[in-house]
Order: sequence, then structure tokens, then C-alpha cells
Amino acid sequence: MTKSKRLIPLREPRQSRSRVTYDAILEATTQLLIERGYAATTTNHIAERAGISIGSLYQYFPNKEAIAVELLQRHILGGPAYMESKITHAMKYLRDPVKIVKAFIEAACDHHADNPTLHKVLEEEVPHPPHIREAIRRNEDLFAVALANLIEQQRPQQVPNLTVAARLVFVIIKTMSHWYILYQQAEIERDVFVDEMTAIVIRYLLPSQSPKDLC
Amino acid sequence: MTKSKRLIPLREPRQSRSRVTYDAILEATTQLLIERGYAATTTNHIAERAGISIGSLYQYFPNKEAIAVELLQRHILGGPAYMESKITHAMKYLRDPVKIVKAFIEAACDHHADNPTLHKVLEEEVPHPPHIREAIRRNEDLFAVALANLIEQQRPQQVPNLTVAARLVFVIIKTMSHWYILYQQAEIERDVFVDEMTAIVIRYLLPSQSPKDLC
DNA sequence: TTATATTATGAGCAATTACTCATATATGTG
DNA sequence: CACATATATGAGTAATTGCTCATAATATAA
Repeated sequence: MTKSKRLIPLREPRQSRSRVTYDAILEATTQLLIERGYAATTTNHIAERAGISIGSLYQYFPNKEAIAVELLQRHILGGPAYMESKITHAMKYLRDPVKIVKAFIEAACDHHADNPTLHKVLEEEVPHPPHIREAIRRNEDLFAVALANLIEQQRPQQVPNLTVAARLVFVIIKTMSHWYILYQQAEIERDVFVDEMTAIVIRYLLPSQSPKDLC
Repeated sequence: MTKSKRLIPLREPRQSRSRVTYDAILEATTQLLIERGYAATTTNHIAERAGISIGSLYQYFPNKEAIAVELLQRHILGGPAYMESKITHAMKYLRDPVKIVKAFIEAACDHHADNPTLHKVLEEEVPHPPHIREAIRRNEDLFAVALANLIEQQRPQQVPNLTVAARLVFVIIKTMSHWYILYQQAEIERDVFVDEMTAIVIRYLLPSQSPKDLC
């Protein structure tokens, strides 16, 4: 029942030509995931597209899943790096919490808008092994804590359940950006979406702020 | 490339014994989807679990996907029916919009809490053909319109972008209930979750309402 | 009973696909 | 050059699996 598959590649790339091969595999996989999705992408297909032999592929990856997971890993680590730069900038130079939240939402949209199809396949089709789930969870916590600090700083002790509130807001922004970019871009103007999402978050976290200055 | 598979079953159940067979297939599929997920569930497995032959299975379903889609359809049609009864009740007997929204969120949680694993497999693993996507979309619209009416009635012309607002709120409640039941039940108290979600929605839609009476 | 329609059977086919391995070539080093 | 290490090859295998079809059993109707 439990197939014991190899978990570790036969070898790591050492010479430059093997690094080329390695990168070609990842590039070909990226293309095919976008074109055909995870299930329909075969390892033979990947090798063909990469212009290498199937044997070479299995030198550097123990199995099909590992290739997609490598891409997933890079994506997961790349997302927060991008968002963090945007947000720390916003928190440094903008005083207005409305603008900070808005910057946060804009950044989330931008992140999802970069190659949305690949994004979708990686998030919804590629299996997420435990260490990936943990990495995602760590990201969530990181941003939730940053957000909690921001709230605390604005309205000390005004928001009970601060941890829960920050978590909810983070997940809402994340899932709704995903939803908007993939399914609603054609029907809802981006400005409208961003403004409404900002309103949702601000009114929730800073309810005593006058509602008038939002719309 | 395009495999032309049969789309229509060979026959519909007419006699009572065939209806038993038909139901046994759906029941077995339900069990196996919960135990093993969609990809790992094979048609031979379903037939074995249902206590029938593989040939009989293909009398009533043209292919594997069709079985899961039949379950999906029943689930999609069952969900709104349940929610609608709860919500129309709430809108009839409760004046307070806070209580109505809360009833809505409670109902969404209940719906997702009923067999969450099956729910997850049907939503995330089983392929959703166009007519299913459309049915889901119709549901969304139905509830969004009801919500929009509720808002209008409470605060006539206070909320610009009413359609967008109603849509956002509906999707947030739906996805967050899903998220909560599947991943956060152990970490966040249900009461806390429901109250915070209610606060999010109410403060967004009825910002002039005093924030004090929520927490 | 006889005839017809309905339902059930399951061995096995055809296609797919992840992955291996024996062999060959290229590169770097002394 | 010689030798070891690194890299590349791709035909072939083993396993899986969705699904067919020829045949048989059962129910219904005339």
C-alpha cells in the first residue's frame, strides 16, 4: 500500500552543464503546468520539452512530485519576500493606517496577478507535503504578527482577540486576492475591489475611525 | 488529444433492484472519496465496495468523473436548500441585522461542518465541469441578491457598489467558513470565529452602527 | 410458456505513465 | 595521456486503471 519511493535525488548538479539541465527541467515544468495542469503533465513530457532525456530528469529529481514541489517552494518563498519589501516600505513612510492596509492589499493582488495560472496550479493541484504546509503556516503567522503590531500601535487594547483578528484579516486578504485575480478580474474593477477590501479591513480593525473618510 | 468519452449512461435505473445498485454505487463512492480522495479512488474499487460488478457500474455511469459529479451536484443543491431555510427564518423573525448576519454565518459553518472531509474532496479534488460552475455561480448570485436587499432595506443608498459589496461578503463568509472548519477548528473557538466574522460583515455594511454594541 | 426488456457479470484489453538500468559520452585532474 | 568522476541517453519495464463486450441471469408482459 505504502509505496516506498526515493525521496532524495541521485545527484546534485555540480558542473555548469548540469545546472543548465536542472534549470531546463524547472522551466519546462513551469510551462507544462501552465499549459496542462499537474495531473496531465508527465515526466516524459517534461524531459522532451526541456530537450533532455528522461534519464537525466531522474538524476536530479527523485520523482515527479519533487519537481513541482521545488517550484512551489520557490514561489512560496518568493511571495513573502516581495510583499515584505512593499509593506515594510509602506509602514515606514505612510502614517495613515488606511494607506498601509491598502498597500498590503495592492501587494497581495500584484503577487497573485503575476502568472495567475501557474499560481493556481501550484496552490490547488500540486500536492502540498507537510514541510510546505508548515512553511505556508509560518508565513501566515509572520504577517499576522506584523499586522497585529500595526493594530496595537494604532489602537492599543481596543481590539480584543487581537491574534484571531489579525489571522482572519490576513487569510481574507490572501484568499480574496486569489479569488479576484482568477475569477473576477473581468467583472469587478481593480480599484473598486481594492477600495472595498480596504474598507472591510479598516472598519473591522478601527471601527471608531470615521466611516465618512472612506467613501 | 481530445478523448471522446461517452457522456450519457447506457441506461437509467427502471426496476427497483437497479435503483439499489445505483444507490450502492453512490454510497460506496462517498465512502471511498472520504477515505482515499478522488485520484486514488478507482472504479474497480467502487464496484467492489458497492458489492456489484464493474460492468454494472458502467451501466449507470458513463465514466468515473460522472459518479463524483453526481455527488457534487446533490451536495451543491443540498447546501443552499439548508441555508435558505435557516436564513429566511432568520430574516422573518429577527429584526436585528446583526442577528441575521450571525445566523447566516452560523448556517455556513454548519453546512461545512457536515462531513467536512467529503466537502473538501468534492470542492477541491473532483473536477468541476461547466454546468457545475454555473450552478455554483447561480447560488452565489442568489444569496448575494438576498444580501443586497437586506442591506438596502437597512440603509437605503448608504452603501455604494451594493452588488460588489454583497458579492464580497458572500464569498468571504463562504471561503472563511470552509477554512475555519477544515483547518482552524482546533485553534479558534467557534463562538469567537462567528462573532469576529459577524463584526467584519456588520462594520463593513453598516458602519454608522455603534461599534460598542458588538464588543 | 414464450418473447422481450432489463439487469448483472468479470475476464481482460488498451492505453497511460512513472521510473530503472545498462551503456555511452563529456569533463576535470594528475 | 590516463583515470576517475560527472553527466547524458532512451529503450524498456512494471504497474496501474478506466473501460468494453460477450454472455448470462432475472424480471415483466403477452
